[in-house]
Amino acid sequence: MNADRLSLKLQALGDPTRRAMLARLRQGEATVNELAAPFTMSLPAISKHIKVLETAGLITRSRAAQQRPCQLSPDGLREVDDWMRAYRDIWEDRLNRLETYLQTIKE
Amino acid sequence: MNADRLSLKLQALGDPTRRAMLARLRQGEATVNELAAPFTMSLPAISKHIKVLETAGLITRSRAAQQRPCQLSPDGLREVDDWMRAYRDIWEDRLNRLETYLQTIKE
DNA sequence: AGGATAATTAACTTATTAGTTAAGTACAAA
DNA sequence: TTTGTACTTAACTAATAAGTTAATTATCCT
Repeated sequence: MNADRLSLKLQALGDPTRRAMLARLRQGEATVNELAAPFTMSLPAISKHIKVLETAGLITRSRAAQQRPCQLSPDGLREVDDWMRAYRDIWEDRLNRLETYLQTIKE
Repeated sequence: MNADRLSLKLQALGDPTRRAMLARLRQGEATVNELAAPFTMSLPAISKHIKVLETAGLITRSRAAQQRPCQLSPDGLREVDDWMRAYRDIWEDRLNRLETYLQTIKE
């Protein structure tokens, strides 16, 4: 509904097919057919997933003859990572507190 | 569809209302009414959002009188963070390569 | 016991998402 | 210029998600 950029990204990442595509792209750029290969679903379905990733800014596309190769957007996950930072700090804080506590009862 | 745990988490995080709830919980536990306060939507809608967060393992709940306070699940985002690590490495690799390149042309 | 407060469940509506097949576009190659 | 390859768009269906109001459950307080 409120399609802010961060929500778009997280929603895009919430689908295992799309995450598998990103994983494939970690090894380098790939055409639509290459991305489609591991899946049983139709090519239009693949095409839509790719569009979701592109709209979310997670991948970019180029053009080579009749192919439309996809590549990871280098800073595509940066926004997600930034958002997570605050929570990562919390885990670390809790871990630190736990360590301190364990140290205390040990003494 | 394939509701694996990581997808559940990312889908849950893809909603700004739910992220706002998590942000509130960073300041400490909160009751349903407290979580609902900033929003105009109905309490049942809030209740559903909370259930999504709970099912995803992002929050836990306790019981205090007739309240059902929510708290952040300490390692709730750990799985997401682990998933992101591989991609974070890619950014860093690219940044490193860029730095190396800049260094090269500078010399 | 009876009423107030906190929250959930039920039943429903509407919008969005994920998939399908069939048709269309863009380019390459013969 | 026709044929094939690579993909996208259109039109549709079915499932899921996000919200609503009304009813229900659980606990506290008098």
